[in-house]
Amino acid sequence: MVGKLTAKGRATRARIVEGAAAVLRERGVASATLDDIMARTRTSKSQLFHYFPAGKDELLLAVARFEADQVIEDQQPHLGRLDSWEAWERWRDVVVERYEQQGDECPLGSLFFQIGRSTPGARAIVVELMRRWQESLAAGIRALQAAGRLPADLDVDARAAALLAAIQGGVSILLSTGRSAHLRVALDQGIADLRREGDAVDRRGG
Amino acid sequence: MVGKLTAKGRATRARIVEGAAAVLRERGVASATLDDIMARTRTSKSQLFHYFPAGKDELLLAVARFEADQVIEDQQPHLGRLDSWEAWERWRDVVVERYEQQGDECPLGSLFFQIGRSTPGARAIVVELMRRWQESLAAGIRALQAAGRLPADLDVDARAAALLAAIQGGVSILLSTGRSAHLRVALDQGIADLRREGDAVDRRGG
DNA sequence: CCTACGATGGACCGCACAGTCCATTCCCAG
DNA sequence: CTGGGAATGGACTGTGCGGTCCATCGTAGG
Repeated sequence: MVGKLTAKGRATRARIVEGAAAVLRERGVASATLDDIMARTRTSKSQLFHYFPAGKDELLLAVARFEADQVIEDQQPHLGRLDSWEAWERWRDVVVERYEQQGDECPLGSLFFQIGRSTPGARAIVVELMRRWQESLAAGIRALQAAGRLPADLDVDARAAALLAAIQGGVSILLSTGRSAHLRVALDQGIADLRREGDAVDRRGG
Repeated sequence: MVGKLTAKGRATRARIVEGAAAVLRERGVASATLDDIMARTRTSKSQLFHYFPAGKDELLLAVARFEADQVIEDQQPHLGRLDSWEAWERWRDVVVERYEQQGDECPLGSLFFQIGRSTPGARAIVVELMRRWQESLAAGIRALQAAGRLPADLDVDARAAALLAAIQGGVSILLSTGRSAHLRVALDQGIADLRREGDAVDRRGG
């Protein structure tokens, strides 16, 4: 479809995706129209269909990819460097702050519900996001193991999975109720559990 | 609006809500139309607007209420009687099974995104559901305290909140990926944490 | 057995919005 | 500088679908 894109074309395409993402956040996926996106991005119908020949769904998919990347990016550099308890705490703060600021908007969730399980690409994006996210958490736990702050026989994947679930649940409740208390509690408790394992190491190791 | 409903009328209204719920689950909220609901429930346009004068939004709201009640109901009688570790385990199994069976459908989540934050009633339904859910968990924890299986100084609300977040996160990931592993891990770990607190009591209490 | 009102049927309307088409302009390669 | 494809503008179309309206039927209550 888009094999030939000049520099200008690439810029326009990017402008459309980013503008569409903004519109979807503001208006909500359900009520955002192509006209809204055109107005926001100063483009015409033909441009939209030029860069996304398959129409709205293809555009939404591109926005979903954009938002998924954003999720990971917004947690950097902390998420990629969880090699001390201080780093974990900083990361926690970033996550809480990011989602408190985002408030009750969930662009990715909305997009997922809109595009639906029908499209194969949609699920792949979320699955990949979850995989990357959990893998980063697992890497952080392993880093602590390597530093001797956590026991070597810890079930890393289970811990990472539970942490990811804690975050998702907290965010989910934040979206529903507007209160971030659950996100904080869930994250705090998850990290506290980890530290407790570390304390065991400290006691054993002297 | 609906002050006067004969027995027949009430039956029809209920049939519409239940049928609409089924259609929304199958087709997805985004692509389900009033015509679909009419076909499924063997009703006419005028009936839909007779029982839901404000139109589709009002109907969706009614379905949301229905689904929210369903969520709690599906966990009974276990959720209302979490007074032993065995009861907690049984409840866990019911939750996992229920959501595994539901698969990647999330009627309530979809409805929430569709109706949106604009409507005040929508959020209230979810907030109330979360409140009831967490309160039941808290009651279960208090029952264990009363039975001497958990320490009296446990932060009941924080535990209940974290458990609720664990469930929500697990379900959320199940919806996204189709895998229930996170839900299982999160629930198991949450309950295991609780039991660990109980073990402390046992050691102290003899 | 009426009669008033609720329950039902279904034709009809209007519009919002995705998607099409062609004309025009821009810009790089040769 | 020139030809051609990419980029853009914008009018136009088709229709799906929510919502309105009125006519008819069923029935509970007197």
